[in-house]
Amino acid sequence: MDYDREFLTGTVTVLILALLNERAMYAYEILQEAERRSARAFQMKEGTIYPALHQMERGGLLKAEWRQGESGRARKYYSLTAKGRKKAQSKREQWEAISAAMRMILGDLHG
Amino acid sequence: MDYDREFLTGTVTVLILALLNERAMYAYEILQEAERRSARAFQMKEGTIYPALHQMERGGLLKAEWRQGESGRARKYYSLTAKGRKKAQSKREQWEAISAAMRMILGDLHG
DNA sequence: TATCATACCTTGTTCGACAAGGCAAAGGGC
DNA sequence: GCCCTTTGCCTTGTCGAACAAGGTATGATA
Repeated sequence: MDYDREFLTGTVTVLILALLNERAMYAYEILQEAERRSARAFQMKEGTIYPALHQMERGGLLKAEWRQGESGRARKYYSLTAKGRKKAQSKREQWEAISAAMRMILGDLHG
Repeated sequence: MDYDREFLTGTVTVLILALLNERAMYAYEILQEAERRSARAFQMKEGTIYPALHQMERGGLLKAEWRQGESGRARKYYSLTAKGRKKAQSKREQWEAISAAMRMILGDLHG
């Protein structure tokens, strides 16, 4: 299914926070993990995720760390700060509230 | 709860189409009905809904009709065209797909 | 009579997702 | 060895949706 771009607005930040809340990941990994878990519904673009990560880092939600794996090149791993964990919780609650409100309007006809 | 603006992006069009799919309404009525049904989660602004309605009308999704009620001033009622009904269905499906994908990422921990 | 809610509208700003590029290293095929 | 793809990092500029902040006018209410 192709999605109207407007639907993806707002999901990116929640997605990043939710994934990093589980473990540290690097940008490219986040892209792939989101795509995999959502059964390809989410296909974030690099032009979306890199600026988003930088902005969140500047905002003190994330901290970045370069790690040199045994093989392959160094990767920049992001993890949540304490502030980031709070934000993850808050964003999650917001999403769930919006989602519940939408169901009230749309009716719960299709599950 | 206050919502980050980004979360509301994309919901406006779905909301309007879903409400008008039930019956013809005028703009101000849509604002109030969405607020009422969502338990005040949605509080669309006039600067959001009027341009949205005009654009959807130009796009052939809606048709407008002035109706003079028995009391009070004339109101501009909007209703869906055939094209609008199709769009309503499509947008609804998109929303549900996104919503399902989000649950896959967030985990279904909170229902 | 004054004020509030209703009811229509517009202009300009802000901000997030994206398109379209660029750079460099690692690995596989030939 | 050489090329091409994938990985993995990044930036700049554009587009579009929601909103803030204004405007106008009518009807109801105190």
